[in-house]
Amino acid sequence: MTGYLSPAMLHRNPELREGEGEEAHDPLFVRSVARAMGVLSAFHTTDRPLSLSEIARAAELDRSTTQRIVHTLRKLGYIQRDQYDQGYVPGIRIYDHIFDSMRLNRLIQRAVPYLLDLRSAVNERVDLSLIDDLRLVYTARFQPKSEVIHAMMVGLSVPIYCTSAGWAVLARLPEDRARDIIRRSERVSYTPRTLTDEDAIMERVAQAREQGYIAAAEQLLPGELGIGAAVTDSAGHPIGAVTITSLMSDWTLEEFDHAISPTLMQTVRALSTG
Amino acid sequence: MTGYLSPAMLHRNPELREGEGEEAHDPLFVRSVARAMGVLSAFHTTDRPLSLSEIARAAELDRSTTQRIVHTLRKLGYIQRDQYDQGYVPGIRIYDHIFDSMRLNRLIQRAVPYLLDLRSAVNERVDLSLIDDLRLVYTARFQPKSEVIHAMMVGLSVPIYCTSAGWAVLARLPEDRARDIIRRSERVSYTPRTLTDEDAIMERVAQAREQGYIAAAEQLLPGELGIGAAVTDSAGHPIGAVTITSLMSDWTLEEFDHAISPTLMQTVRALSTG
DNA sequence: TATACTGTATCGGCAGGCGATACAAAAGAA
DNA sequence: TTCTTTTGTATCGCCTGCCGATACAGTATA
Repeated sequence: MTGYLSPAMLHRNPELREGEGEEAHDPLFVRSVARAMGVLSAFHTTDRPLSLSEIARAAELDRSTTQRIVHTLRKLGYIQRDQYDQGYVPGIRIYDHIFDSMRLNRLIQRAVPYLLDLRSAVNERVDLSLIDDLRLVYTARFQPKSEVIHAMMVGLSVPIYCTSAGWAVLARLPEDRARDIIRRSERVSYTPRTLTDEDAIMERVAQAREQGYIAAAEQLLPGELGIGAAVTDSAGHPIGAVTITSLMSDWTLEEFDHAISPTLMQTVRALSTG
Repeated sequence: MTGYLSPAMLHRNPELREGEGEEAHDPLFVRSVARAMGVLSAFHTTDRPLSLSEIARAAELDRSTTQRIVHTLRKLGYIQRDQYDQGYVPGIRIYDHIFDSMRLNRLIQRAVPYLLDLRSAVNERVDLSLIDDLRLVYTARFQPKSEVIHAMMVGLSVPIYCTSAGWAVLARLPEDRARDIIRRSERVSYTPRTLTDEDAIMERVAQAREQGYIAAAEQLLPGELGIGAAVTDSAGHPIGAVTITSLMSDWTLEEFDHAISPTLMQTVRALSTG
């Protein structure tokens, strides 16, 4: 299951398209900044180092502008030449910002010991994700010793509309907001069993609201089972989710649900009353 | 050992100071981009959400410029209001770039299974780091089940001059380059045993060159033991390091060295001949 | 030898970023 | 309460510094 998620991530929110249509000029909007981030985002759709022209094409900029921005980002350490000087790759300075992001996120900081306990208890892969509009962004993965693939998945993102964790999150939102998220999602059938129909999805959401969690089979990857539950802030608004994942070769969905869900609920309850 | 590394990271390279002195104007340098990254870097020195004025102060910009850049970065998702709307924090979009960074780094991709094996074999904390001039940036941490603190340390950085992994890296560089790195480092005594003298450090480096690895005690944290070995590219240049860490309450340095180093060397040899 | 890429450097014009300024609302402080 | 400070937000003319066309040497691929 190495190649499934490559080269880019599974799901991406509709970008803020610069100069989209005749939208009024925003006097506070600094174009160069958006362009710079666009240059960095050029790497989202590749799995190898990029040349200047390739970056320009991906960022929809001319070569001159790209040259200047790449030059600047290189000086700052956000872009570097790849190991064999064959092209540009993201620079190491980005790690500093992820460090900040995690340090300053109370949920992530508090969650670590709980999630390690959870992994030990269930001996399956445990993931923590944060909500970003239409998707869930993975911020931490804790896996059992046996599993060696996909250990590093900080930053992976998955759609809300077709994941157990996503349904659990939708269950904590008002019906109209949930439906809005589903509608705005580009609903892809990742497997034959992926739900893409709004009402079918809302049925699962209803079940998630009733149970507090929800299990799902083969929504993103064939043979994959997942159980997700939402983490909420003190006002009850969802801010993230915890997912436990396993394989259909190890469990039936029902067995998995019965064995895992009580422990999972215990964890998210602890995390939600912060 | 929770608070040691807060709020900012342990070590930071001298930043490229914008407009430093009377340095010739670089016609390719885009000032706004540098300012934007400076705004994001404002969070490096805080452990709580920042107000606009605080960001402006940290980034050495006036409030107007800060306002415009923060506005832009917010629209793009790189900055957001904190959970209680009390200030600004880094946004979730940063995770996308870390994902790219890891995806496109061959070492990280290849290393994961090796490092998991290594952790299982030695049952101690295992870290992979990449070189960034004067420091090592942690990109992955694998820890034994028992340990629950500091699980999430992607992006943490430590100085080269006073860590076992750093010495191992210096051992793979020509003498003058190694000395240059030591000299340019701001050598802080994190503990009473921290080495800050250039020649004393180079002695350890020589030992590292001989052995292929090096052990160290209490260089960064009291009571901490570490063994580090460098990972090199096919040309023999160091690109990163693997560190195994434990506590003086569990081992003497000699025991630790004898028990751990053979397995560590096996791992870095496998990673270096890629 | 062509052809199409690399990465890099230069430069005049004018858009758009700069930063001073202003203001309502909220949070303390007296 | 009243005074003071800080919050986030909005406006606008000046002029700087970004824009992007253009050029060129070096290197693969054919």
